[in-house]
Amino acid sequence: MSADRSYWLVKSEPDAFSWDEQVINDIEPWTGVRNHQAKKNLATMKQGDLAFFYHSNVGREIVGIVEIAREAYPDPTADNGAWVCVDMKAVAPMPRSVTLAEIKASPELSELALVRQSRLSVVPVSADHWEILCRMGGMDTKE
DNA sequence: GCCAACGTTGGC
DNA sequence: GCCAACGTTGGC
Repeated sequence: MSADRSYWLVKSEPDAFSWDEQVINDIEPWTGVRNHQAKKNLATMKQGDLAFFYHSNVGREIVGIVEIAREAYPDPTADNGAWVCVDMKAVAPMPRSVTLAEIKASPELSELALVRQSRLSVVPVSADHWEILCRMGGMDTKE
């Protein structure tokens, strides 16, 4: 893990946009965020940052890892240019998906923003938590 | 500026 | 389908 990289978690309802679609499209604009806190997180993302791809509602699990391919720019799906999106590139699927139930059962992940602010669709993940979650998913964090 | 009403998200 | 959390809206 490089020291100057930030980590995130983004949520998508698989009915709307799934990991499989992300893989097929390879690079996909992450649009439709209409929450100020989430927007702030999007705007903070740097090219090369990594994010967990989480399926909300259906599945409720981390299924893959994406990389920020393009930093924040005006969301074309917003009518007034007030919102931003980034481009996400598929990196790798999780060898084992990490479920919300597992995350909630882990005391060391109790501070995770995913747990604490369950309604926020774009949340930061600390480097420590990133490594724990990668390990839970059977992912080699050395890359 | 306060707060009730209402809408949305997302877990259960 | 229900409900908790939380954001937004609008009356006052």
